[in-house]
Amino acid sequence: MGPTDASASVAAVSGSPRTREDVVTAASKLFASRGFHGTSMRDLGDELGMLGSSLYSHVRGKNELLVEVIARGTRFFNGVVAEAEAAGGSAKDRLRRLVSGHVQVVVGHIDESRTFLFESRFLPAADRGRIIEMRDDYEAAYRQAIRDGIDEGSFTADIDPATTAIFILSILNALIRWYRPSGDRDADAIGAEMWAFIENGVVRSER
Amino acid sequence: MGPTDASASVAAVSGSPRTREDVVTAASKLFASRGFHGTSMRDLGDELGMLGSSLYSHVRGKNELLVEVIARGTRFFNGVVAEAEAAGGSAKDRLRRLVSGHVQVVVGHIDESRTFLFESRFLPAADRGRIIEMRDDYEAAYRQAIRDGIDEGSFTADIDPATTAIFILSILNALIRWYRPSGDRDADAIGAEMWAFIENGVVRSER
DNA sequence: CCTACCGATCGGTAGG
DNA sequence: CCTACCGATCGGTAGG
Repeated sequence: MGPTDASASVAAVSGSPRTREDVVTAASKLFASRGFHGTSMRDLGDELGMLGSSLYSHVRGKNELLVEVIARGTRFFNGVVAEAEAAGGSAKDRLRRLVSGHVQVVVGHIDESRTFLFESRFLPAADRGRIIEMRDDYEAAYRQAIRDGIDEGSFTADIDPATTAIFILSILNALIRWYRPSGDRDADAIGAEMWAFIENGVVRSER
Repeated sequence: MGPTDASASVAAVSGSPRTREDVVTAASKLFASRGFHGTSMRDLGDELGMLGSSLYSHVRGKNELLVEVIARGTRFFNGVVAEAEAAGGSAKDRLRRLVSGHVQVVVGHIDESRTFLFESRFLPAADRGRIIEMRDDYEAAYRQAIRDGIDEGSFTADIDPATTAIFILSILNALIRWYRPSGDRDADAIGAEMWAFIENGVVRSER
């Protein structure tokens, strides 16, 4: 066992010092795969080629790392809403942009997305409120797009915007469970399949 | 602090001895709310009004409890598939039964459902394969119902059964995230809303 | 980023 | 189901 040990991570054999960013990235990877409570500071140190105790020169504690990883996730998802709203166009276009943007975030930042969705409940009480609020806002963007779509006549009036938003986000959030980078479909293809289902369901009697 | 402490669980003040069943039920509750790695044997003992070490007269270890809780979950979900297939009728009816049955399991057994979906990845390696296989079979029942529905002409031919099965199960599985027993909709109402969305999506141009 | 620790808590056992 | 433990591991700190 030593610096050339084959089981060591790539980071462990590279000589350059780690940054706070590196630590957060490694944390997002381990929190995503083993869970927050299933990851020890020593595990995290191993991943970075250092001791668990050395991490405390980069971060104040384990909880801070969880907050940081999840904050990253929220920034990505908030960015999608901002872009979709800035793009203008019809409510239908906006909803389609929300969907494809969400897929792109998950595909591009799978570890942060997984941690955000699976580990937020372990956030320190002081930070949990902020995250829940953000998630509510995110859902509200979907509700609004659906409401506007009904007003514009492109969506049927006999759906409930709140419930429909939950269903659409259910499909989107589940992507963190089944997405595999080795799969044959890219983000655009996945987004298109989701959109077809969201628009028409399984019956698709006509368009 | 003592046997009349208001913070103690009801179980703690009842004098009758606990059964293995009681232990598994308490485990499903704590695993669901705090996660497997976030629950200690002492936490579990508190919940049942006994010491953590006393649990070992009921179960061999913490892992065994996780296996047991998840096995319960699989029995419930497998039961839905068996009933839907036994009921006969059209593929559309079968799929509708799968959906409403799944909702009923989640609403009726929320802790087992949550543990099954969130904590299965922490199963001992020896049991994980069995559970993954079961989940594949479950998904296969959906795929088959969709395929049959296309053959029977009630579902459009331009959907992919595998992908559509994932989308439908995404909506169903997300229920463990947003369902609250205090909500105003019962299992039937939730199942009906889901079914409407699955059938027609947001456009619902005609029926 | 390491050395050398700390008190607390973990899953679990022996013996009753 | 309790008493009385065990070794291992946890998050974290002081000092360099």
